[in-house]
Amino acid sequence: MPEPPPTPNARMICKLDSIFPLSEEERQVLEHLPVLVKRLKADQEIVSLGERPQQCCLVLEGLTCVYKLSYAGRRQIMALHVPGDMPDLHSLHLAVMDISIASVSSCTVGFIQHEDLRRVCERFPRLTAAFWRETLVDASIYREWLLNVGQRDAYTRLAHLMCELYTRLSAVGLTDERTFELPITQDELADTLGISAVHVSRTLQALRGDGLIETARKRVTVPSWSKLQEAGEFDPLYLHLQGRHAA
Amino acid sequence: MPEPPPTPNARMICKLDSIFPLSEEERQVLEHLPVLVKRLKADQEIVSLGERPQQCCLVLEGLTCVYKLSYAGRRQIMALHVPGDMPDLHSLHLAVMDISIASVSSCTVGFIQHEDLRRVCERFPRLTAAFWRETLVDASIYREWLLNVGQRDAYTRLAHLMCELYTRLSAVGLTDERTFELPITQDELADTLGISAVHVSRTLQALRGDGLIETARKRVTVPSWSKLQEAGEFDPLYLHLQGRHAA
DNA sequence: CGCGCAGTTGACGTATGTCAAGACAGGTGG
DNA sequence: CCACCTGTCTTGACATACGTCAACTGCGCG
Repeated sequence: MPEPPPTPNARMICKLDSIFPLSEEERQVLEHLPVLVKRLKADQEIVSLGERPQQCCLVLEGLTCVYKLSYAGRRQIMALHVPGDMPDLHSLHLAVMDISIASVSSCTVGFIQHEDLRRVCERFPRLTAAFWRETLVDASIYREWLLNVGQRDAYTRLAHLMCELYTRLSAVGLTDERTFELPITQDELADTLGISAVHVSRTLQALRGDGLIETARKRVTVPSWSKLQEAGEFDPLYLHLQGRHAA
Repeated sequence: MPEPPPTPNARMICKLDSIFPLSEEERQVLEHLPVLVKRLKADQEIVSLGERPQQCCLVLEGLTCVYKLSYAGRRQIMALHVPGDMPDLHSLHLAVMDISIASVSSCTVGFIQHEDLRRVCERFPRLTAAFWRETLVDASIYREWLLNVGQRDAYTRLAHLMCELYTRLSAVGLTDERTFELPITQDELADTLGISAVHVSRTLQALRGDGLIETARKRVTVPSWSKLQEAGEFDPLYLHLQGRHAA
């Protein structure tokens, strides 16, 4: 649905608006929020555990991840964020970061000051609700990932993740027919799914062998959506892509 | 810190207040929110996947869980809630339930109408922030559980859960020196940790054998907090029990 | 053209799952 | 107060999905 963004904030506004229709005034206010745009290479830290940021991050291009390390040094990626997402919106009300955020691919991100966000939320309570809702959808995704990691085998888990990414990228207009860019390594997929990189490799081969996905240099194509969806036990309900009043 | 609650809402108010100091007026308003109190036996469904509730649930006594089923019928418990928690606060902004909620032990819960909550949030924007914050802490716990289930072995995972429950119960005054009630079966622990019930049994024995916990009829005692904490790689940061301005 | 990272492959190890039988305990009825 | 009964927990034998290690391949980038 959305066009390439003319201003940095457009991505965010478009996403908010799609499920929570904004008034012209609200849209204007958001449009004029000051944003500091930054380009990043792959694997750069954006915010770190323990910090007390004064700003929120907004993904404009590329892929970012939220992660944490166990004491044994194993990394769990607990979220992947696509353009339009705000990976650390929660820092608005949680003083200290309990996670780290990094770029996965090279990407461009924007930073919006907490005080600016707070100001617009005060003036427009509906925007508070819209941002709050965004953090609730994030939480819903964490829940689904817990189900994924806790109860599904590697094959189903990977299929599920592919379905989710396809769906979320689709929602922001970043899929092309039946394919999408997935600028991520198998190592990162492993940390996301809680399995080893070797096993990711084998599992991807299994999915390819079963004709559920095709991969060619960081690009995934889905020959049959319904088959992949079934293999991944994917029900998009938890993404809450319909607004409050939709079926 | 809190005394046994004189009114149903006291638990919630006390919890909100402890990290987000409320004014007398705000406290009064919350105090007078109408609550429908219900007693439940163990294993009763409170809200179900797919529903569109018009109210939020507030745990007053006992333990409740948030869960989801995989297509294979395996259950993942993605959250446990103790008195003072509101397991489905997110339903305020997410129309349809993406999870189910059930009692774990026999317990008593309160129900507060969405419209009542929305009304107080409108009149007292600071309360909006306080409730929003609650949902953000829930999300933070989901993240930690993802790390737990995705990267830690069963032994560490269980120790971690024990640490978390001890800490959270402590925060609402429900621990007694070094012990706490844990009215949960090993089956439910298994579904929480993403391991089998048999393995929970063995892992509990290992923890007991190492002197990290003692168990006697649904009551857990922690002989050495620092040892258990180390075994569970537990850092309470993610629980955000300090307010915005604490160290 | 070659360097280096990402991906692949095979052999082998292990944490955890499954099944099924048995022990225990807490609540209920006589 | 005892006896039973059901749900919970325990135990052992065995199965398996996935991890680890290490060598090899291949592709994209300079």
